[in-house]
Amino acid sequence: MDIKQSDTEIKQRVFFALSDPGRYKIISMLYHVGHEMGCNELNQHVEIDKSTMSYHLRTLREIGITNTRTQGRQKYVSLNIEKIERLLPGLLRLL
Amino acid sequence: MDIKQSDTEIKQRVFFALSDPGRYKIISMLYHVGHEMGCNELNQHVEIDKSTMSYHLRTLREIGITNTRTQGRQKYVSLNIEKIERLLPGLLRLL
DNA sequence: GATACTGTTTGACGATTGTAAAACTATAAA
DNA sequence: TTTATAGTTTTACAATCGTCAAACAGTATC
Repeated sequence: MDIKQSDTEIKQRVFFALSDPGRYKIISMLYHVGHEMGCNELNQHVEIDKSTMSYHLRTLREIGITNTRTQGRQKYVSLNIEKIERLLPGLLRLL
Repeated sequence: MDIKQSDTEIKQRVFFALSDPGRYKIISMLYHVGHEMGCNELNQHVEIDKSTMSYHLRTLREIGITNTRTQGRQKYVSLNIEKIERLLPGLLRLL
């Protein structure tokens, strides 16, 4: 039940993701460490409330620029670098 | 009476500018035509209400990524490409 | 002068946003 | 089973956002 999205629409959503300080930090952090991070590990670096963090991570997931892996009661988030690079090559280097 | 802004803050504002369909079109249009455009000329390509257009152009001006020149009763808008390129090199090519 | 044109500002409106407390789900440990 | 931990969802709230009609300001033309 997905509504088809043009590349431009997705680009705009990526820019939207990067327009909030919290999300910018999350994305930047994930990119620069270069591997997945646990949510609490993220929380140590990006100090926002855990429910706010969850809210932002859901936004990023819905845009489709993060992947989530569950192991036990921990969740690990990583950037979908391929997708971002395909859509906006070179963008991540600018953060 | 300006509050000092970090590069990161300005980047986030540029991304915010690009997150709205109308502003995205304005910026993209200005970049691709490669020269300044009159507001009504812009309006022909980006069909939004004139007051909405004015609202968006003010936003872009406040972020500092456009220049405005007045001649008679016409206003001409152009992209501050140097500033954008200095802050986010290569971004404009991606639009 | 009056009129037409270009763009801004104001005001109102519904919609969306980011935040955080609280309740909740699911898993792990005791 | 009970307790602790990790993260989500719900709910509520203030703040901001994008839109448009209306009134406005400045300039050009008649």
